[in-house]
Amino acid sequence: MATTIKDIARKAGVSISTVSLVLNHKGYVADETREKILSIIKEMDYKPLHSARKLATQKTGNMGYILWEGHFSEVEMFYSQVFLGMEYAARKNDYYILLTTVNDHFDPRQDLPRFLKYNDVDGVALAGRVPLDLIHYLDKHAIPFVLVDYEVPGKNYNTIKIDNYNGAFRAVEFLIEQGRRHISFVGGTFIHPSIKERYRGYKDALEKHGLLNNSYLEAYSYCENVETSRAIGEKGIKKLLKSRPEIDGVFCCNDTTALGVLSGIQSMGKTIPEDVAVIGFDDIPPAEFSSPKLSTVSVPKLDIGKEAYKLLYEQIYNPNIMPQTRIISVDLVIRESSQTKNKP
Amino acid sequence: MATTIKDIARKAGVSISTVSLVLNHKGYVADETREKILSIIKEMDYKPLHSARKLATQKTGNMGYILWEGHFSEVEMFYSQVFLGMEYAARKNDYYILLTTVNDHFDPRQDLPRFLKYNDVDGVALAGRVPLDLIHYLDKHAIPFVLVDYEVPGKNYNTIKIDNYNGAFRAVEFLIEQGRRHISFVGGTFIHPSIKERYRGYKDALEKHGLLNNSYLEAYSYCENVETSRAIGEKGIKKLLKSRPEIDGVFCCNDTTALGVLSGIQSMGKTIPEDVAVIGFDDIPPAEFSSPKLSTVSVPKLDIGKEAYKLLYEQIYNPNIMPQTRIISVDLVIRESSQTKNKP
DNA sequence: TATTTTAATCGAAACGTTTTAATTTATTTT
DNA sequence: AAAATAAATTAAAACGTTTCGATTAAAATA
Repeated sequence: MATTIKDIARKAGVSISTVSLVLNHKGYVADETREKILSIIKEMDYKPLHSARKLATQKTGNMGYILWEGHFSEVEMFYSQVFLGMEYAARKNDYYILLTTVNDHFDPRQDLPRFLKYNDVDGVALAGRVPLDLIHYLDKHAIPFVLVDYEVPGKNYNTIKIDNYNGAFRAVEFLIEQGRRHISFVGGTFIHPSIKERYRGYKDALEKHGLLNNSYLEAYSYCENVETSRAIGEKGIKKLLKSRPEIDGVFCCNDTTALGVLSGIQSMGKTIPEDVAVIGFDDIPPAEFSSPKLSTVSVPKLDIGKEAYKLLYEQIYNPNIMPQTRIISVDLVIRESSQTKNKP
Repeated sequence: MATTIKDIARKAGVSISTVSLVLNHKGYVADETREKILSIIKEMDYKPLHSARKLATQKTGNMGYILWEGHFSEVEMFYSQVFLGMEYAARKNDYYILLTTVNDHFDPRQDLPRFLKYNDVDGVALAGRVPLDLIHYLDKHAIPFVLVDYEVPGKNYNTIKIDNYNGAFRAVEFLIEQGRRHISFVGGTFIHPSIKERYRGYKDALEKHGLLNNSYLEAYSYCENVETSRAIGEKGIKKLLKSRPEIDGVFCCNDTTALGVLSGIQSMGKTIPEDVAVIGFDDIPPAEFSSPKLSTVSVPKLDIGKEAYKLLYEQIYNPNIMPQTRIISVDLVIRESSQTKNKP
């Protein structure tokens, strides 16, 4: 069969312990023997058998990545990218990321992902909004976990956050700088904290520039209490434009919505960006291919995945460390949908 | 620590061998003892440690799922759904599916997914178009694999195919039955066999109904030699409509393209389906939310994943079985984009 | 009844690592 | 030169299963 650590030891004329030591960069071993062993390993193309290693170390070498079914299979590609980022980062330590989904009706006794049921992961990353019961389960069973782009009010868990507030603030401020004066907000449910934060950034930017009066938000924002989608965006902006034709800028809670907003505006005979400027959030791939190309707040999805991995890894190997929150900063990227209104 | 097989054996007053036998449904064990052991297992919530089991059985309990980076992270959600289907099916046998991507510049010596490098999978599924060198590597190393929605000309590998030809044929025939007479095709690169087959179905349907003359295909099809995208669809149909304003139906190589076609037609001031009927292929989620809602050939993505899993599983446990091809049939689903042209 | 077959159970080896503690060898300190 | 310390190596135990072959008990056959 495949070559084992024994074969290496025999050929190198040492014990398997020594080979193991060089493999794991531990203990003392003479430079000379190390070199010899290393070269034999390469020569025989030896690869430690992971299941044996795992049995001995009592680690699984796996991390879980859980997300809501809808986010994976439906409209969002955001979290797939985050997954990829984790997967890339995990290569360094030979971790595998096991991806699975949970759905809305989650009962820990029944619907627990099997890598949790069978203790096949050392920790898990939770992407986006996931059932609270799942979080509680992990907490209770002391399984290391990190929340990605989500948070639980009043609880202090390990979290990777996007700088939603500043991203939104900056985007809206940009619209104002470009001469827009009637800027509306289109979004979905506020269950997701990210969206709430983006709304707050929107509001504060308006306020800073003295655009916010009593009835402003009521008149200029459209939020429906469902998951975001193109359809919501299209429907929302149409309704807004009908009652407020003076709208000349839209900040959307995310790109998916923004793409719908684009269609909505166009279907009402207005042009983008001349009549209405639009900025989204996330920078998902289709944003580059829309017409006009969508300006947006770009979120570094791969980096998020990478940070999630790193944080989770630290938690696994230092279980007593305090929970941390890391904030990933974002960039405003200007494409076509938000050009200057009035060139000076 | 966690309860082990020893704990179960001790409590049941039997040897660990016996416990193992009932766990694996092997050998003879008296009904009475089986019941007893089973109930103790449940009572103590015993879960066999996978790494130990894997070490003993010399199986990894993992399958790989490899797809081209672009397909995962960019516009396509098709293969994500297939993955989900595999993941669902894998639950039955406690297999884990390890997802990873490869990119265009693939060198087996460098870019081999690490689950292959470290022999951490019992077999792999290849989704869509993947580098030929990868396939050759698997073939050479006798690693069980199945191709999903792809094939290599002249080679007889395990394959899950979509019934592209008949799906396309049926879609186009439907357009004809509805009174359409100038039906064009919009697509991307023919590198992918599926697209080639869909084109063939398109052509044959036209021919069957006597619509195909010498210059037809040239005049009415638009194919660009790049990956399919919305942009291609939009660009393609605009160009076609300019030279052939009589076009009253479009069959698209897939939904992504079709969504672009929808925008393209609308941006030229025509209405769907009154002026032009559109049918796509794949039935990706956004097809349900476009306006008008996209008629399409629905491909059961979860089923594909499930079949891929089953075929791969069979290959792993019967390595000497002949390579098989399984064809997944498709359904024409009529939504709004293809209504009857002339009601009688 | 003695023998063979079948059913039920078990002891022990095997799977390929890591790790602890012991041992040997080399180096430094007194 | 002896004693103490540090460096290098190793034997053996441990990780938790499966499985092979042996053993015993019960049932079927002669």
